[in-house]
Amino acid sequence: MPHSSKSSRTSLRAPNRLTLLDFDPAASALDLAPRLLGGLIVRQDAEGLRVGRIVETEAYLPDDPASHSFKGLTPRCRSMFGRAGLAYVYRIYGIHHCFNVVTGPEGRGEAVLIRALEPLEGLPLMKAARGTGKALTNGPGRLCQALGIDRELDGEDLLVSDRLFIMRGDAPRERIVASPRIGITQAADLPWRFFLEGNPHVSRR
DNA sequence: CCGAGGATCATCT
DNA sequence: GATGATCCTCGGT
Repeated sequence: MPHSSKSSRTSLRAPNRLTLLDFDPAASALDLAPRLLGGLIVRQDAEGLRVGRIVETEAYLPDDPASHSFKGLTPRCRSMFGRAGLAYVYRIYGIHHCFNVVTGPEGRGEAVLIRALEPLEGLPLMKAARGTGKALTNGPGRLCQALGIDRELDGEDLLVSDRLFIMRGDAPRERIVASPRIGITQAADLPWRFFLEGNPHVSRR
């Protein structure tokens, strides 16, 4: 019998892996944030495989009062000043975690916050992690809980890691829209949030 | 549907 | 000692 029609298997082959070299490594987070939309976050651990399609992102830049890198390198945001392609994971409000993709030249302090995913694979695992009846991945804290992402993955190299990485997805059919970022008080007017218009998994509609 | 308040802690003042 | 790139629950409409 030929290959089954399980698209999940063929779509995970290495050539589809997103290498950020698909982008200019020196590219600003402002370029990467919209381009990550439609990409696939892949999480593999002892529990199994979980995949989500990126539907909402935010850009954080060095000269940006809302960015953790604004006041320079501190122990918490060390990863944010690392090479493009590292994960920056931090704890927020003492309870939740947020997951960023570092970009730009090393040492600059740019990153893209992943704010919402469309669950594609590993739905039972996500539900088990989140609790029954709860929204799964429509928010930065929720998606980290659903995918089992915490500070243990801070600094993970997404370009080589087998447990957390990003794959190219199909080009989004939805229109890409920009809006002000969510939950910040500084530079709250800048339209540096990007999402897929009409997608039901975006955090606020 | 909407807003208020609480949870909880690493980080910075 | 205060704050926050959040989420959940509860109460009012």
